[in-house]
Amino acid sequence: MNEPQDKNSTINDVARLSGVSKRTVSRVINKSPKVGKSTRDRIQKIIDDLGYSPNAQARGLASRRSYLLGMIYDNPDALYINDVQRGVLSICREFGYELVVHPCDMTSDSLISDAVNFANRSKLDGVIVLPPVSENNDLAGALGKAGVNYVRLASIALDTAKHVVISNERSAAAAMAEYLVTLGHRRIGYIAGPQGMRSTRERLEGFCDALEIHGCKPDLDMIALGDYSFESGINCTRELLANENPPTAIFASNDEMAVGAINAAKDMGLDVPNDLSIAGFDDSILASRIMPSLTTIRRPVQEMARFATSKLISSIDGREEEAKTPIMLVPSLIERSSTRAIDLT
Amino acid sequence: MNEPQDKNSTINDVARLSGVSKRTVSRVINKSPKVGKSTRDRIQKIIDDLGYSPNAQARGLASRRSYLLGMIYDNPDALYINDVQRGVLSICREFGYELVVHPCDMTSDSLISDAVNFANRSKLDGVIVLPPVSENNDLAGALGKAGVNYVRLASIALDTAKHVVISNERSAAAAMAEYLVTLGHRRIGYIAGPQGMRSTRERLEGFCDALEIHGCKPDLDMIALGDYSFESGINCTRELLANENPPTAIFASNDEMAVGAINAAKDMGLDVPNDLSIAGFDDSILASRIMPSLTTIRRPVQEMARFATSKLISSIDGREEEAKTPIMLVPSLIERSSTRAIDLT
DNA sequence: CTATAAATTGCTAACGGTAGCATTTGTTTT
DNA sequence: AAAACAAATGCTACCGTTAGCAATTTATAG
Repeated sequence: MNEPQDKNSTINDVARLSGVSKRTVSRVINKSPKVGKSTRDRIQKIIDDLGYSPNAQARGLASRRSYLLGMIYDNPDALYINDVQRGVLSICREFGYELVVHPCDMTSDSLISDAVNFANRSKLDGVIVLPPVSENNDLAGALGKAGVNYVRLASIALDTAKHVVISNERSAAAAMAEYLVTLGHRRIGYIAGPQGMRSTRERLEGFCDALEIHGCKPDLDMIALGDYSFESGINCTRELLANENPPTAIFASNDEMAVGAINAAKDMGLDVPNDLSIAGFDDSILASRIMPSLTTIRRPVQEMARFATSKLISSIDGREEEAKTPIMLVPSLIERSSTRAIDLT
Repeated sequence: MNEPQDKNSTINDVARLSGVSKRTVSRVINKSPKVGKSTRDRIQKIIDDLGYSPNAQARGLASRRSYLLGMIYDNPDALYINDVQRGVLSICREFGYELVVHPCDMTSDSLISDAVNFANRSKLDGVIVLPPVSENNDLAGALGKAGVNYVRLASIALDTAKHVVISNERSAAAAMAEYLVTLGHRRIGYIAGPQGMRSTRERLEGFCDALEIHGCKPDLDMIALGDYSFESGINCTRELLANENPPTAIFASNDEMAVGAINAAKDMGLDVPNDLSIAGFDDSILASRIMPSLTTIRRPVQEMARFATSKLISSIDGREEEAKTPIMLVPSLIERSSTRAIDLT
C-alpha cells in the first residue's frame, strides 16, 4: 500500500500541514462527528500521505486508555493456553487492542504484586486471568482494589461478579462417566489431576456423582492420583491395571494422561478399545492424532476466551451490565475410537 | 508482600511526601548514582510504602523507551509458536520487558503496513519476526526504513545483518535422509511442505542432496506434495504407498504429516516400523506421544528465541556488534521407534 | 435583517515522567 | 581561609495526545 510512516510525524505535523489546530486533527483521529466534511477529508488525506499514526503512549497518557490488554497465566506448556490466546487475540483485533502476555509463577509469593504491577505499570486497560491462576481469590481481590479491570476464566462460578464461567467441568465429567456406564462399564478407573486445583476437584466430583447416580459406587481402588502429565498417566494406568479386579475402562481427567494410559495399556498388551476403553478430557491436538483416536471432552476454550475478552472490553467501556451478565458454555463429549461398549457375550 | 500500589500515586506524590524535587525521585527510580545515600533510602522507603511504580506510558513518552517488545507471526496454530513465545518471554522477564503478541495474515497486502503500524503506534522498542513471515524481505525493509528495531528468526541466512539463523534445516533434512539410507533404505518417500515456503525448499533440497551423495537418485514418484497438515500427511502417504514400487521409508517434512503417515500406514495394515519406517521433522509434542514414537529432527526453537531476543535487546541498547554476531544452532536427530533398519534377510 | 441556536474549530492545561542545565552544599587543595 | 572542584539536588522545558471551554462561523428562526 502507501508508504509506511516516517517514524517521525506527529499530530503537530499533521495540524501544520493541513492548516488547522491539533484539536481538530485529534477530532478526526478519534472520529468525532463534529468536524466539517471537507476539513475531515483534507486532514485524512494528509494523515494518509504522511503515514501518520498516533503515538499510543502519548495517547494513553492523556486519555488514560492504552488499548492494551494483558493475559496472566501460569503453566505455559498447557496446550489450552494457545487456544485461549487465539480467542483473546481475535477480539483484540476486532476492537483495536493489543495483547500483552504475562506468564507468572503461581507458587511465588510475589505473584499478587507481580500481577498488579504488571497491570498498573503497563497501564493496561484490563487483564484476563486464566486458570489455574484465576482460582486465586486474593489475586482477584488485589486487582480489584488496585483499580484494575479484569475478567477471570474459570471452570465454575467464582465468588465475584467479574468472571466468566468457562464450563461446568463437573457436569462434563459426569457426562463422560455416564457415557461409560451406558457402554456397559461397571468398573471404571479414574486418573485424577494434581491436588489443590479446582479442576481436579470438579472433575473428580462429577465422576463420582455420576457413578453414584447410576448405582455403581465409586471404588477407592479405582481412583489414581496423577498430575496431568503424560508420565503420570502411564504410572496411574499401570497401578489401576495391577488391581486384582482391574477396570474395563479408564477415564483420565486430561488428554495427556489419557494418551499415557493408551501407551501403558498397549505396552501391557492390551488392545484399546477392545480390552480397555480409555477416555480423556480437553480435546487437545493429541486426541485426534493418537491411534486409536481419543474419546474426550471438548471445552469451548476459544469461544470462552472470546466472550471473556468481549466482556472485559464492555467493562472497560463502562457497560457494566453487559460485563456482568454471566456466561456459561457447555462442554461436549466427543466420541471417538478409544471407547466401546463392553462385550457382554 | 507489601500493599500493592494504590492505582494513584505519581512521582509528584513521592516527591512531595519526601520533600525533594521530582528530579531527585526520578534519579532514585532510575538508579542514578548521584543521589545521597540517606536521601535515596528515605525516598525508597516512601516509594515502597506508597507502592508507587512509575507510569510506563509517561516514562516511555519522555524517554522514548517503552520496554515493550513485539512478536509478529502468522500461523498461530503451529505448535512451535508456543516454544518461541516461551523462549522470548524468558528473556523479556530477565531484562524487564513485556511482550506484545501480534498475529498477522501473511497473505494480506496490508501485512507490511500492519506490522509497521503495530511497532510504531505501540512504540515498541523492538520486534521479533517469526517464520514464515520473517522470510518476507519487503517487510524487513519496511521495518528498517521505519526505524523499527527488529530481529528475524529464520531457517537459513537471510540477506540482511539483522537476523538469527535458527538452524540449517537443509543439513538437518540431509542428516535424516542419510540416517535412513544408513538403515538400509533405498526407496525413501518424501512428503514436502506447502509451495513457496522457505522451509519447504530447504528441507527438500537437503533430502535430495543427501540421496544424491549416497548414490540413490531421488525419484520423482517418491516425492509427494503436502502442506504441513495432518490430512495431507495421510493423503500423501496413500499416494506414495500406491506406487507400484512403494517406499520402505517415508520422511515427512514435519511431524503433523508424519503422524498422518503413521495413521495412514496403520490403516493400510502396515506395521510401523517393521513394514515401513517413518520420520518427521520438528519434534513437536506429538512425536513423543504417538505410538510408535517418532524419529524426528529437533530444532532448538526455544533456545533460538532466547538468543534472538537477547540480540534484539542488545541492539536496542546500542550494542550493535553484539546484535550482529551471527548465531546458528544446529538441529539434532532424535531417534525413536518409528524407524528401523531394513530387513535384509 | 437581527437574534439565537447549531455546527465548527481553536486554545491550552493537563497526563506522569525524563534529562539538560543551574544551583546549592560539601570537600579538598593550597 | 579562600579557591577550586565534586557531589547532591532543584528547576523546567519537553514528549505527543486528549478534552474542557472559549471563540468563531454558519444555519435557522422570528
